[in-house]
Amino acid sequence: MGKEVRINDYEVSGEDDDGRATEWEAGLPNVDDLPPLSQFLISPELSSAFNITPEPHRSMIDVTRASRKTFSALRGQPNQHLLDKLNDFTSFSDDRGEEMVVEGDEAVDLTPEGSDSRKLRRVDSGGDDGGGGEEADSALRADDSSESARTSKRIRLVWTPQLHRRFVEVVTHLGVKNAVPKTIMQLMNVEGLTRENVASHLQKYRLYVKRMQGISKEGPSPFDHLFASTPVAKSLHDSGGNQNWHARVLIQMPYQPQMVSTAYLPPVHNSAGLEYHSHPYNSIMQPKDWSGNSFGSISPYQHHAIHSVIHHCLLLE
DNA sequence: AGCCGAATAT
DNA sequence: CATATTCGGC
Repeated sequence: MGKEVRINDYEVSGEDDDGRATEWEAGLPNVDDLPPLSQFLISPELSSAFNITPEPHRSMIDVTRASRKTFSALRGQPNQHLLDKLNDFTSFSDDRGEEMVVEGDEAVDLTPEGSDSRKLRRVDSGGDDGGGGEEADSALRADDSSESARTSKRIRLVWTPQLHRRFVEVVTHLGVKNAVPKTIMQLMNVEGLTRENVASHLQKYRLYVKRMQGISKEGPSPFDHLFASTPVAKSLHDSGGNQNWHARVLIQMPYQPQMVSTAYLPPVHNSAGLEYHSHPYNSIMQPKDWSGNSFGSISPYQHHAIHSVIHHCLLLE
């Protein structure tokens, strides 16, 4: 598996993303919420039973070192100014020359794309109000002159947990009767999000809700809580829509599923956390939460390393 | 025409 | 499987 990751096209030069970085930072888990480094994913008994080599012990030093490598790799060409800034934050030892993101047995591929990988972000100039009228950044649009824009199909949208949360918020706010794709799309106010995107997601979401209605009586699946905390169930009956939805959405999930996915990558220059994958099926078999994001099959070490990298990225803003 | 939702396609 | 696209109805 080639694990090269670069985000050159993201331009880690953060000039004009007011609020975007912090918005993302808010979505990041606290370091304390990450599984402890000492924690193993599988018990010693299991690993020996199945001939699985247990992960070597790692320290925070390892994390920092891997993080630094990753970070410089992500940046592509080193920028001395930023590097200094970074070095101010953490004292790194100097060694380089690896392309692996997180060195180790099963490196984490942050860009599932593969060889011709280019993570595409679609940005439309669609009018929006909230958040202070930022114009579409020309650097953001993929190389589409109006010609190829028609030719190339729209890129597959990935419903990140952030996006999904936003979706649920809005749907809940609207109530069942008013929750139609167009309205949802408008209220979500996510740049580049189309009505079709929402319609498709809404269809799946309704199916989920329906399916959940039936099962909720008996033994609660261990995955129930992933939804249970969302206000959905409550608003199913109130047809009028929820007046104090702010108060309601403030009630956060008591349990933050530990997941690591592209969702944790800083959406530099990507206003609302929209992410698109260039090809459809890139999933490794992993446990997933409802919005399809993998979680749980990454080692604590990788968790920490990724977290550290993101933190560094955010620091540069 | 434009939107919605179910069915179907990728 | 997740998301996109199609299609009939309104």
